[in-house]
Amino acid sequence: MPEPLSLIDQAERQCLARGVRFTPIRRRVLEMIATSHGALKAYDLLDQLAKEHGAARPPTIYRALDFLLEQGLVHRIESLNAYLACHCPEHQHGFQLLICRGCGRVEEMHDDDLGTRLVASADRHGFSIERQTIELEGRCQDCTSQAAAMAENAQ
Amino acid sequence: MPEPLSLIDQAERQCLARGVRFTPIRRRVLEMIATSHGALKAYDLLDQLAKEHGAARPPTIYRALDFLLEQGLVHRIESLNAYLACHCPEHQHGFQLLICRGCGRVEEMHDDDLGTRLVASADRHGFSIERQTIELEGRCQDCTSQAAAMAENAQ
DNA sequence: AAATAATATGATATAACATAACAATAATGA
DNA sequence: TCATTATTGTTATGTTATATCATATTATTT
Ligand SMILES: [Zn+2]
Ligand SMILES: [Zn+2]
Ligand SMILES: [Zn+2]
Ligand SMILES: [Zn+2]
Repeated sequence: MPEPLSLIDQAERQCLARGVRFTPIRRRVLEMIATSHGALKAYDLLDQLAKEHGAARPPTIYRALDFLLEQGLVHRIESLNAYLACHCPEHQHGFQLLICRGCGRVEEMHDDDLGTRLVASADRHGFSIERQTIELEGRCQDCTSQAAAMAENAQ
Repeated sequence: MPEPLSLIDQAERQCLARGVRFTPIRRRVLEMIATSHGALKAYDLLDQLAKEHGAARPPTIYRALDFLLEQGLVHRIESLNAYLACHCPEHQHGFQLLICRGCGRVEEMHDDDLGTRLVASADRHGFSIERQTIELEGRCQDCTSQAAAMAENAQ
């Protein structure tokens, strides 16, 4: 799976272009989030990082996360207090997160039409929207079919 | 403003109908959330409650909140770790929250079409959605016009 | 009514998540 | 080089939420 590597390279290029510093700690934290299959929590990241870097403390992780969030390289999942690498940070985007209850997988969805509608709908209520948090919890295809198979066997 | 009172009466009737107990603590916590203008945090509720009820501790509040959330009488705002009274708990609903950065006001919106579209969109990604968290942060009408007036005066 | 079971609350402790504040170090620019 | 800025180290603390077991209240059964 070459994707995590290219994601880091992309992040590096992006930071260079913006004149911000992609330091070893920031790089390493992004790598950890990117190579994990689901979302990661701050203190899990801390535990991992501390193994390689004894000086790591909560501020170490939260500063790295703040940086990565600001640069759009990582998204925060509010309903899980967890963090997910963005796989298309190069364009600004509104996004929706699909969270599986079964396996913990989190997928990033981009339905721009949806975002537009939300903004329009809020506008009718007098609100001008600057940030959207959209998190949809349910079951992914695998977990849905697995549940169906279990039900069948139980008969 | 007679609304908070009727909201409590409505909650009482609903609990009676469902055979669940609307105890004094639960009632009081709902009252506090309902009469507050914006959203309230758990530990603010705790401070308030402790003034009238010395035995109140974190579990006291979190148990009451869990109950009220289960009954749909209160909504949790994930992006603020705060709680908001529902003004139409009688019908099951998906909802969207509009959060003002200026004044902290939170409004509940019900765009059912939006909810339907979200579900359809997620379905195309193989996800079946059971819960939606939609929180839109921006500025309410008052705060937007206030900001505009300030800018005008600054010239 | 008394016994039993189910719910709810009290009480203590601790887990999980996040930031404040200041010192030390490293990178950058004049 | 020297000053400036950005980053990291370090300690402490603030904030949000849950686990656990004891006690009390309410509902149900006998
Ligand atoms: Zn993204
Ligand atoms: Zn799944
Ligand atoms: Zn509601
Ligand atoms: Zn406002």
